[in-house]
Amino acid sequence: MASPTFSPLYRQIKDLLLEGLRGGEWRPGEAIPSELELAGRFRVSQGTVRKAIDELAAENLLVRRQGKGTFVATHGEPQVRFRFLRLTPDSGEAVAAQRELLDFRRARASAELARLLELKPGEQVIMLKRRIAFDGSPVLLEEVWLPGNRFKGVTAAAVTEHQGALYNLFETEYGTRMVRAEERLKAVSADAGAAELLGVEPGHALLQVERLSFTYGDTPVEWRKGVYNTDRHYYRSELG
Amino acid sequence: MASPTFSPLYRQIKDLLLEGLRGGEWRPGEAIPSELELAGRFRVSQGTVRKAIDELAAENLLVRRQGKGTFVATHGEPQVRFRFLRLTPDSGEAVAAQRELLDFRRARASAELARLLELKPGEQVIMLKRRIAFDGSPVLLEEVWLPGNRFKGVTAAAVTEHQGALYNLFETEYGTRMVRAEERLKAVSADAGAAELLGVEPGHALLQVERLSFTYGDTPVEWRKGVYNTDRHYYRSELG
DNA sequence: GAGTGGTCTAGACCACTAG
DNA sequence: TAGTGGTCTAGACCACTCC
Repeated sequence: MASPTFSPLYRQIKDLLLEGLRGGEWRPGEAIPSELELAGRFRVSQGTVRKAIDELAAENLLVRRQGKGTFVATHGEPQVRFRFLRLTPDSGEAVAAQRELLDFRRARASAELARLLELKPGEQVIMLKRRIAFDGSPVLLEEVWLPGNRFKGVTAAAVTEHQGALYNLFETEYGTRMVRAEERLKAVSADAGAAELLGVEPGHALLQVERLSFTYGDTPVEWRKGVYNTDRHYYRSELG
Repeated sequence: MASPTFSPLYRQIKDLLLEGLRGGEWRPGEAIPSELELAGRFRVSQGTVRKAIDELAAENLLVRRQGKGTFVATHGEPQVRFRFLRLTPDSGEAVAAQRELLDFRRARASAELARLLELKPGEQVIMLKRRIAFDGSPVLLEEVWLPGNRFKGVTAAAVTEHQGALYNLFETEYGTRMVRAEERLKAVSADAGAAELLGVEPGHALLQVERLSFTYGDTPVEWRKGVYNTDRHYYRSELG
């Protein structure tokens, strides 16, 4: 006997909503239809729709606002921004970041990158390199790799105009919202190039961060690799 | 007008359940009463109890098992163990850890530690220092600080017998379950002592991890500070 | 078969937002 | 006042575990 793989109704509704999100039927920031309307459309009770939306809200894909509606989550809201930027100053308030674009180019995906982004080796990718400073002192150096196909028209100028708020740019211009990411951290020694750009001695201990980001449906759409100077900042991690 | 601070019924039920957990009415691993029984006891519908339990399950305080009951979460289950141990080998399977107790003593809390653990300065604390190896090579060095009051009878022998599985020891012997923790990461250079104990050169880049752990009701009950050798391992972080 | 958690419904009412 | 999400109930039935 094949396993029946029982799937409750609310999960099928959830999948339908996910399809709409993935297909761009409702874009980041927009409201989805009301619970009652969805219930009518899918021929189920409001409670069933609620449970589907509950899960999507728990996964930070939707945001409920009582009295107003349910909205597609966005990287514009401040609470969301800090879920992805884990670097915090040792003391004092968070300061605005100064982002500096050091390089921008198109290239072909290496075997390794193709594997990570689920592309064919040799497919076009976009690479950008940047330096981020807080309060005038450089703290972060990173390379960002994107599938060229999904982000066709990206230019250095567009990135600069958006002041480097990449996730915001991606969702406003491409409807691609980064939903979750996995990071791998190591402690490394600064090489000559990084030391120069971060203003530290070669050999200085730096926090190396590799990040793979996913959009709806666990599709990988961004790879980052960077180093952080943690002399005056620390990386926050919550274990729950 | 003072704000009415409306609190829904299910949240009050949740608080009652939390009290039971905190007070030790049901210990880690035990089953709590069935939903119908709780509904009867609290004079609410089953649905309201369900919603309270839903939230506690989402916070990993309770575990539901269909057909069997709802149980107080424990650090014994393998899935839970990896929520707190974020170090993963670069390649290959996770290997069992060899834990070596290097020091164990009682001391008085410094002002800084007292602040972190919400104690009075000078109150008794327990400090233990240990080294952890994977596959024979030392990888992790850490100090653990505990409030002496809550963990009165802890001895070096007890820790050794438990093979250093501290969170397991705490909950089986003291009914104290670590529910969540906050970590702060930095990259640092190995000093002479750490280098010696980890078998690396002085100045080698190490990942420094400070951890504050909490039990029910966000009560801090453990402070850790350690360094990891990340030459063959990385620290996993999930951004959601 | 009895007991547990899991799903689904229908309906009533509350809290919040906006015009 | 109308429309939205949020709470609560009562009851039916399903899926799973254990005896």
